[in-house]
Amino acid sequence: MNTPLANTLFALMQNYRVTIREAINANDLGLNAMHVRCLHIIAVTKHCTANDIVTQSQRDKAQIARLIKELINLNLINKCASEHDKRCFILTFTVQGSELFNQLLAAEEKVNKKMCQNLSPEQLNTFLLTAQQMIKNMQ
Amino acid sequence: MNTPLANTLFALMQNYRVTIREAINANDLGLNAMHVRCLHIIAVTKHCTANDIVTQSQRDKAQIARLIKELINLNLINKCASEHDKRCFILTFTVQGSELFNQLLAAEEKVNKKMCQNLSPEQLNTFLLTAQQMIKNMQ
DNA sequence: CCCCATTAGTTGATAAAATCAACTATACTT
DNA sequence: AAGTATAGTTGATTTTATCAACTAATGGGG
Repeated sequence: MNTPLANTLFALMQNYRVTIREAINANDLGLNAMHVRCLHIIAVTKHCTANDIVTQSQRDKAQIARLIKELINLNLINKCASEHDKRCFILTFTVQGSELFNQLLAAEEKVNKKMCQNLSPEQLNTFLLTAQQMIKNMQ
Repeated sequence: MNTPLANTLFALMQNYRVTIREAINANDLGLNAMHVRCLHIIAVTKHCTANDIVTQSQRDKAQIARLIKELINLNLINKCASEHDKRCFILTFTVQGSELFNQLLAAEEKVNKKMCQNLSPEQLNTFLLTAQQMIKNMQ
C-alpha cells in the first residue's frame, strides 16, 4: 500500500471504480456494485444458478439470495425452476435486463477506451502480460 | 469488468488484497483495511489530524472519528491537542503503534517482493508508467 | 472588537452490506 | 430406505458507511 507499485495499483483501481460508476450510473437504477457483478456472472454462465454466483463471487449465499431477489423485483432477471434439479432455479435476463446489461457493457467499453487512449497495442499487451505474471507470482 | 484489461486488473487487486491480508494478519489484531489505511496516512502526514485522514481517504468524517477512537483504544496512536489550533488533535504513533506499523510495512514489502519476482526492473518500470498513464487518462 | 461564516471534531440515528445459523426441500450414495 | 450432501430461503446480528445535528474554536470584515 505504500510501495510505489501497490500505491499505483490502488490509485488505478480507485480511478477505474469512480469512472465506471459515473459512466454506468447504476445507482440511479437502484443497482450497486454487487448487483452489477451478479449480472455479469449471469451473462457469462450458461444456466446460471444462485450457487454459480456464490462460487464465482465468493460471497455469502444469503447475500446472493437477497441480491437476486432484488434483481427480480427490479424486473431485470427471472428465475425458473430447473428441469433436472428441482432444488435449483435458473436465472435469465428479462428483456429489460438484457437491455440494461447491454448499456452496462457499452459504458464499460467506453471507460475502457478512455483508460487506454494514448497507449499502443504493444504497450497494452505488455501491461497485461506483466499483470498476469504478477497474479501467477502470488498464487 | 468484462474487458480483458478490467478483468485482469480486478483479479490482480483481488489477489493482492488476499495475499496482503494473509501476510499482515491484521485481523487478529482487531484491525481492518480502513484501520491500516489510517495508519499509513498518519505515517506519511506530518502533524496528521483527523481531517487529513478524511481528505486523503475520502471517507465520512464520522467514520474516521470512530476509526481513530478504536486505534486509540488499541493503544496504537495518541491524540494530543494542537498548539496552533485548539480545534485540532495531532495524531501520533505510540511505541506499540510504530512497532506494529513497521511490521505492516515489512509484510507489505514481502508481498511486494513476491508479486514482482521474475520481473525485470525495466518490465516493472514500464508497467508503472503504463498504469500512471491510465490514471491520467481517466482524469 | 464583535458578529458571522467556516472549520475540526463528536455523537446519535439510520441505512446499507456482509455474515452466521437454522431451516426446508430435493438429490445423491450406499 | 436412511443418512448425507446440496440449493436456496429466512431471521438475527454485526460491521461499515452515511446523514444530520451539535459544540467548540478560528478567522475575516465591518
